[in-house]
Amino acid sequence: MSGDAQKAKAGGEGQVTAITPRSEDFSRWYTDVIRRAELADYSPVKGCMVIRPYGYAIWELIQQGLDRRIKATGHVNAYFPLLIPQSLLLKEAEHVEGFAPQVAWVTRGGTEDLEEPLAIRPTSEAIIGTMYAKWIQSWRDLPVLINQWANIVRWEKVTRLFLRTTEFLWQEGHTAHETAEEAEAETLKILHEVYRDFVETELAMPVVVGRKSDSEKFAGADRTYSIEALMGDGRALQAATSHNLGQNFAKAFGIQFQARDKSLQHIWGTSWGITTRLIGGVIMTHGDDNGLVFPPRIAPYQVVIVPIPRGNWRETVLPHAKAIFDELTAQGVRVMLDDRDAYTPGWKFAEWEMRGVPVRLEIGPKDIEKGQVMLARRDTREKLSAGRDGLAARIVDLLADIQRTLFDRAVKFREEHTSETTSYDEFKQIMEGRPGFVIAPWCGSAECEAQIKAETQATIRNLPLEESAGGVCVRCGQPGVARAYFAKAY
RNA sequence: CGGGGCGUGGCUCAGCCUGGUAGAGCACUCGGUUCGGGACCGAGGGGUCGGUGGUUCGAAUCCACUCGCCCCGACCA
Repeated sequence: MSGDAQKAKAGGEGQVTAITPRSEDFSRWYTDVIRRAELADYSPVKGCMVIRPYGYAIWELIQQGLDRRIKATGHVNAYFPLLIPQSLLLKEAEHVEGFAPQVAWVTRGGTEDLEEPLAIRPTSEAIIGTMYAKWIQSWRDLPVLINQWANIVRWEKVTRLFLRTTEFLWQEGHTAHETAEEAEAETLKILHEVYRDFVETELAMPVVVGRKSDSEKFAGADRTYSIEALMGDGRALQAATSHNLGQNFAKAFGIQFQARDKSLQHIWGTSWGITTRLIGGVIMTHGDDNGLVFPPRIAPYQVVIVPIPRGNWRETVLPHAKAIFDELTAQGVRVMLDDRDAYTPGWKFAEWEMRGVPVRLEIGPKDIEKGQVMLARRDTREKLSAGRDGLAARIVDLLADIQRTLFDRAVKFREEHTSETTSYDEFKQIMEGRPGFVIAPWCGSAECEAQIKAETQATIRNLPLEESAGGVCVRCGQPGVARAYFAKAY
C-alpha cells in the first residue's frame, strides 16, 4: 500500500493543468487525459508509444479476461517469430497487396546485408501458415486452435495514442479446420463468445456485431466479421475482427491434410484479433470532462482510500484505513491506499477522479467516531456516508452496480446516436450534425460505398448477420441487399 | 502523403515583429505550519531556446533545410 503510494508519487508530477473539455475538442481531451493520467507517453521513435504502468495494468486486465475466454473455448497459446522471410509474405497475393504499404523490413544483420529481407510481422498468417503446413498431415490433426500474444509493426502515416501506433500489442488467433462449416462456426464463436462477451461484460462497451463489406474485409479473408462500438464523439471504433480465411492461405502455404475419404484437402482457416486500441475505446466510451472513468472490471484500482490527516493521524486514522484496505483486498478488490503526506485530501480526490478510479473512500476522525466512511462513486459523482460494518460486501455490490450503470449509460448513448433512414439527404444531414450510427439500405456495390464515403466520410462499419435485404439503396435507389450500419470511424 | 498549427526548465506559456547570449506560473528539493474538494510561508535546484547549416561583431529572435508532435483530409486495427 504505501509502496503503491510511493510508485504513484514517483510519476505524479505536472497534474495541475486543466484537461481540455470533451465538448470543446474531443481529440485533445483524449490525448490530454492519457498523458495526465499517465497511461502512455510519446517515445523518441516516431509513431511509437510507451505504455506506462497505469496503462499497462489495463492491458494486463484485458489479457486476463480475454485469455480466460480464449482458453475456455478450447484454444492454446504459442509464440511465433517476429521476423518473417519476404518470400513467405509474398505467397498470398491479396494479403501482400493489402499489407505492402505498411510493412517494415530488416535488411541487415550486424554488418552484413541479408540475402533475403525479413519483414517485421504486420500480422502472422504467413509464418503460422508455414508452420501449419508442416504440422498438419491428417484430419485427425484438426482442428488446430492456437492463439498468440504478440507485438506487431505496421508503418502508419498518422498515429494516435492507443488507437493507431506503429507498434502495437495484440492477441491473434489462428485456427485450421476440416470443413468450411467448422471454420465459419469458429469465426462466429470467437466473435460472439469471446469478443462480444469480453468487450460488453468487462469493458462495458456495447457493440454492434456484424460482417464487413468486401472493401473493408481483411486482405486474404473470405469474410470478415467485426464488433463496432460508438465513441463519445459519435465516431465508431472497430473493437475486434474475426476472419474466415476460407482456403486462401491453405492454398498459398500448402496446408493440406488427408481427409476421412482418403483424399488430400486444404484446411479451412480463421484468424482473429484484439489490440491495445481497445484501451482507447474504453477511454472514449466512458470518460468525461474530469478525466477517465474506468469500468470496475478493468480498473487498475477499483477503490482508492484517502485518509484524512488530523493531528497524529498515522496513529489514529491510518490503522482504520489499513483495516479497510485489508478487508477489501481479502474480498479480491483492487485497492490503493493513498497515505502520502505530500498531498492534501482535496488534491487526492481530484487526482484519483481524473485517473478513473470507480470508488473513493474517505476516512477521517469524524467518520471513525461515527463508525462510518465517506464513499464517492466516479460514474455518478455521488458522495454519501456508509456504515463501517459490512463495508466490504457493500463495496463489492457497488462495483457491480457501477459496471452495470456504465454499460447502460453507453447503451443509452448509442441508442440516442443511432438513426435509420432511407433518404440520402437525411443521411448527409445526420453525418454533418450529430454523428453516430446510421442504418440505411445498401445495394451491395463498392461504388456506392466509396461515393458515400467521399461525400459524407461515413463508411459501412458492418452489415447485420441476419438477413436484412429490402428497401432501396440510400444512394443509388437499386434494391437493397442489406441494412448497413454506417458511421464515421476511427 | 496533401492542408493547417506548434516546438523556449518536468508542464503551460511569455520573449521573436524592432538581434545584445532567458523569464513567469505551476511542478520539483529542503524547513515549517497544514490537511473533509487540487493548502500556505520561507529558502533553493533546474533550461542556452527541437536539430543542422547560414547571415551577423553578436542569433531563442533573421534565412534555408531537417526532425518531431497536434488537428483536418486520403490509407489502416
